[in-house]
Amino acid sequence: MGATSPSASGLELTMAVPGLSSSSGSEGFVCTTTNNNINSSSKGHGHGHGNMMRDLDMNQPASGGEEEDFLMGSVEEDEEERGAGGPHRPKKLRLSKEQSRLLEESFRLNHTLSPKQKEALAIKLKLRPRQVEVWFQNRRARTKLKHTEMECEYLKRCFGSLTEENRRLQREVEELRAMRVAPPTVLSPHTRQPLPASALSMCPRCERITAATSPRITRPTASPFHPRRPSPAF
DNA sequence: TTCGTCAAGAGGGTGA
DNA sequence: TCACCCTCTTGACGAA
Repeated sequence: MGATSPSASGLELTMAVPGLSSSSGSEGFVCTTTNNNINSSSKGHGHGHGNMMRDLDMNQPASGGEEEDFLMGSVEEDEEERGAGGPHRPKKLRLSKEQSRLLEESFRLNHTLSPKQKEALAIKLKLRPRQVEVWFQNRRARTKLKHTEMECEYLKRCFGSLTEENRRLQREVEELRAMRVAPPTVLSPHTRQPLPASALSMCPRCERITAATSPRITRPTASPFHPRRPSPAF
């Protein structure tokens, strides 16, 4: 049986993960509703609606085209369904495939509905505006959840690669520290005696330890690693 | 029986 | 204050 509604598999995901824009999660959810006069069917979000849930079998829409029935709800039916057993949830409404398809289509066009759009869609789908509103709310939440999950996966991967790089850099630091503790012995090209550490420097070309030079005082000595080419400046 | 999905309720936040 | 949204939760329902 097709228990999975089309909405479950048709999540529209348009996130650009690598950017990780801070607006993720709420992007696309900008409220564009206008405060037009919306009739009472969508106000209150169920607060104060009392027994708002109805045992409407939307999979078998009203046969006589009596839209008022689902717009206003049928209290009599409500009472019958609920019986005398006190408050309990009525049967769960399952939207028909066609209703889901149309809702998905609307959602693709717009993630939020103006009151007029909501009203029109509700009439078209033979649902109450409140139901359309709830469907869009849940749909936005599902989209955001998927978005967050993808973001989470991306961050996990980032964490993995950063951890790896961190390890590599720490190894490098350790190596450099080891070099600092026991610098290589460099013999003076003149005296053939080991030079003190203070007389050593890093060759900028190959980044190896060489005898330090002081250009102001003495002419740079040739690197033990890179015998200096004759330069016209000297 | 358990688990995932989803419509709907509840409560809080926000902008006009 | 109102209308709307978001988030969390609840409970019905179908599948495994």
